[in-house]
Amino acid sequence: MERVTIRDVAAAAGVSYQTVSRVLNDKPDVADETRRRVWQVIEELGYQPSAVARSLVFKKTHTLGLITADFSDYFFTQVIIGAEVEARRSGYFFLLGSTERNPADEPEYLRLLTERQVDGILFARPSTEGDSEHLVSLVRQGVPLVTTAYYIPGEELMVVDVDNLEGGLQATNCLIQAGHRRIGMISGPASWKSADDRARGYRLALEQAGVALNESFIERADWSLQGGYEAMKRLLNRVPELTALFAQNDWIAIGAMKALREAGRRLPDDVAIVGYDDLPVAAYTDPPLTTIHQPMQEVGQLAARLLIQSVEDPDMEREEVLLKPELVRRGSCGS
Amino acid sequence: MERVTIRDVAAAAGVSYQTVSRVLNDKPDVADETRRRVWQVIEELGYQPSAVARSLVFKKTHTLGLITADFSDYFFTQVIIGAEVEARRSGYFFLLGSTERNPADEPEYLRLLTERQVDGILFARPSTEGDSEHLVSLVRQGVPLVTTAYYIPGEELMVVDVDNLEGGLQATNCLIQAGHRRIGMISGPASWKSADDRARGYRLALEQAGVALNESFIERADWSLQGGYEAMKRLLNRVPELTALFAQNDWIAIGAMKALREAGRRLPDDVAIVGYDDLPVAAYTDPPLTTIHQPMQEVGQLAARLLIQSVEDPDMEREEVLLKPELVRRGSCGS
DNA sequence: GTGAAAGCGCTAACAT
DNA sequence: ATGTTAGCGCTTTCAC
Repeated sequence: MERVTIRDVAAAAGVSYQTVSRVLNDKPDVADETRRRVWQVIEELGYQPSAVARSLVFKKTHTLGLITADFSDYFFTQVIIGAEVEARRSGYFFLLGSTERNPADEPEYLRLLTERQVDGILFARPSTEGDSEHLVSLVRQGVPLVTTAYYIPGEELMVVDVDNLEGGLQATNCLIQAGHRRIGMISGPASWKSADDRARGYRLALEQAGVALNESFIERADWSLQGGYEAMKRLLNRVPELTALFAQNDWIAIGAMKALREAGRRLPDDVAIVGYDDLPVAAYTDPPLTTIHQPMQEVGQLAARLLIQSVEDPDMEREEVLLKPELVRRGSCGS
Repeated sequence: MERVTIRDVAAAAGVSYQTVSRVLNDKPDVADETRRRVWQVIEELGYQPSAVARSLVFKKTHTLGLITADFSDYFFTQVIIGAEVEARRSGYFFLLGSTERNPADEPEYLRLLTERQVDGILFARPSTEGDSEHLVSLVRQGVPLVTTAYYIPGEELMVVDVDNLEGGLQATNCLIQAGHRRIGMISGPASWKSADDRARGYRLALEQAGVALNESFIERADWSLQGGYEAMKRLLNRVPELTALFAQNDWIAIGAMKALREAGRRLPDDVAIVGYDDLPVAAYTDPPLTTIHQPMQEVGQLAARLLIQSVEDPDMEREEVLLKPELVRRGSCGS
């Protein structure tokens, strides 16, 4: 099928193709009659302007690159949903780049995206250690870039995130207020900034409550169900006297709950739990999981908005946004 | 930052810009010495060819459109992961179009995607009733298009899916083999093809086992936890004598489990359950959920491969692929 | 082996 | 109010 071009329309309407361009772009200086005729021919021929040709002229593709590492991760899925909605509203599309299988592909991805002339890049993947050289050079080149929950030490990025310190504080406080003192924590992997921040919240809460910190109460897990399950077993083995647990995400919490059940602990009476993320399933565990809610779609939406702003106004000032998490009380925290 | 073009490279290397083009595209008829010098200048200047300009010349963008309706849906998330991996391997990118918020936007999305000259479209959203006129016209125009789990009655699409009839059969048989006869079902919404097919599997299994079908044993829910919870309450109320349940997805199953727990039923002794999808969390419910596993990433991968094939070979024959689901036995089915 | 010219589909400046 | 010309960055004839 041959593509209908602006020239075909012009020929059919008996005008020059610049006139068609004028009509298309709603420029003045076209007779009403001509305008009408041209529109009619456009309809008849089913003409669609080529975004590619336009991009070439304008040096602007209205396309943004999206880098994500883990599509299955609820947080980033929600971020992407929010970002997509905002992009759509402003006439942008996202070009999808998921480095799921091989994080080492990331520099290559960024190269391909810039080659495709994306107007900016949204970096929607978590911040871990030592993996950011390729990003730094992009930022230095002046490519508009916004990250969500991703930081580069010493580099001033535009980043939108949720306050993890605050979340860790709220989660731990909930358990303290329920009367607990022997509160364990299953943290996310070392080198994840969010895990570190949530842990700082935990420590701070204990300190404020005058509860001595006991390092043996702390375990680590990758963010998975399995990880949480195993970490809980280790924890139960080492410090069976725990009466409460702060799990740094809901999957860990649910995995831990299984380990606790298997160990014969009643929830929340023997062991109270607070999770993190407020997954939809958190309301359906037994007992329902008290957890920290994060405005994830809002993160994505704000990030996209900032990105588009900085695309359209290169002189825009750098911004950093830190949204607030919120404790959602359900049964698992005890009373 | 001014973009470095092929002319800049040519000037710096002291050759004409066609020569640079030749080097870039590895064409013959360039002296080795020239070739080397040009590459060196390319490196020095950090030149990147413009994919936009190339697209204009080749009338090919190496970009595919991706239409999805529900990013949070595990099935489609996994499909997208698989599709993305395959696209990457073949040098394609996906342009993301999520009609999450408003399904009525879909025609507009398709228009925008074709305007952007995508080479083909992957339709990764579920099939419901009466929503396909805009797609038909695309297919008729000859736009390469592959769908996952999406059908249009009377239209021959390329579709990759998992056999839902077979899945429904396996799920129900598992319960029958465990000795159950009063087996309820919570189905997905009417007008969803997958829900309908799974229900047919359920009926077929009962029939084969010589168990009379009782329509009052069947409830409907949207695919959610909440929906499953409420449907189960209705079911318990109406037919408390049920001893088993086929939930058409795992969320429904988990919601139903909550309702059953609240009603004081022990699982799986009082009521056995089989779910569908094999969500990661299915292994961590109490009891662990027996469910139907679907090769979702494979669906995406195959779909992308078919799509790219049909982009690169317009004469390719239409294909339809139906993958097999697999029962995963855990505790919830009873023995 | 290399350069000059044309054209992909479009917009923008400058005619008329 | 409409047409002509040039050019976005690239590839592809076709000369030389």
